[in-house]
Amino acid sequence: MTLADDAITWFDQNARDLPWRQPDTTAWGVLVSEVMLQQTPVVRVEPAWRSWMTRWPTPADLAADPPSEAIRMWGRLGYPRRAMRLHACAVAMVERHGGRVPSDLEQLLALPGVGTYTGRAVATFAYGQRHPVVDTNVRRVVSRAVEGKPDAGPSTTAADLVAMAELLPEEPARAARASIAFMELGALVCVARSPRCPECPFEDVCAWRRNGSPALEGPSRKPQRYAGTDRQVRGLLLEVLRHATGPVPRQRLDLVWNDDVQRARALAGLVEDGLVEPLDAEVFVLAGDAPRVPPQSL
DNA sequence: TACGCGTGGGC
DNA sequence: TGCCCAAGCGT
Repeated sequence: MTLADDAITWFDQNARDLPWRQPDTTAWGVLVSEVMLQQTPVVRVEPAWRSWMTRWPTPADLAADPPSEAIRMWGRLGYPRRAMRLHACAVAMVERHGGRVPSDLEQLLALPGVGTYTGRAVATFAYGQRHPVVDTNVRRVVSRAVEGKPDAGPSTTAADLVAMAELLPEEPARAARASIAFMELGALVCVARSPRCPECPFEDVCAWRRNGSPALEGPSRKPQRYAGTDRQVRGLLLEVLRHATGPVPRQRLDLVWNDDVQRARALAGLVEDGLVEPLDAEVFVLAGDAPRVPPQSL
């Protein structure tokens, strides 16, 4: 039995029943779930995904609405640039692919917001192709079970893709199952802190365990601060704009943060990123929310 | 490669 | 409102 076999057997008995794993889920549904899951936990994604798919069942449905609606529907999932990119992605799919999610990996990777992980995940989970799909969970599982190290590097490398590719079964459908099984194992059992090794199908063969489960030596990664950062200020500004029904005067935005310099920088950043549009120097809206100027009638 | 980018929950 | 972590991406 290979690691992939053991992982699949475990997955068959322990997989969570997530809506985007239902067999009738469209490629668009898979793509939306993958983008929402970028850095956001499953429990928060689940209701958001259901609402999103009900409102926009196809890429063309989303592309027909302004980005502001996507940003609002995104709610508090975090990193709202993802909502912008998902909207831009829908527009690109309408323009380039007839409103369909492409199955070709190169075409997927060319879409806004679709990177190494997401492109491979869609090609694999929506279209059943055989690609290594490597996320933070897979990196940690492979790092421990195969390489005997307590944790993986901070981002996916070409070497990570090769390492995972070597573990995949030949048959594409089974390779896809192996990838989702490794991910689930990393999410539920081989977790970052306090892994549940007694529940792990790799317990007897795990190289990290055989090494005595050594702890990480140096400081793992830089702690990500939030309080007092531009990120926090951007979040506060955007929250006001999300809930606004009309144009928002600068005065109202001034209330969310008292450091003028930082607040101005954060707002400029939101404009720069295309999340916010200035109607003039003193009035702002979410991107795409600018009042439509009716055609001049004579 | 390293950094910036939201938000919330577990401990 | 401390620290760490969560199915990354774009620059």
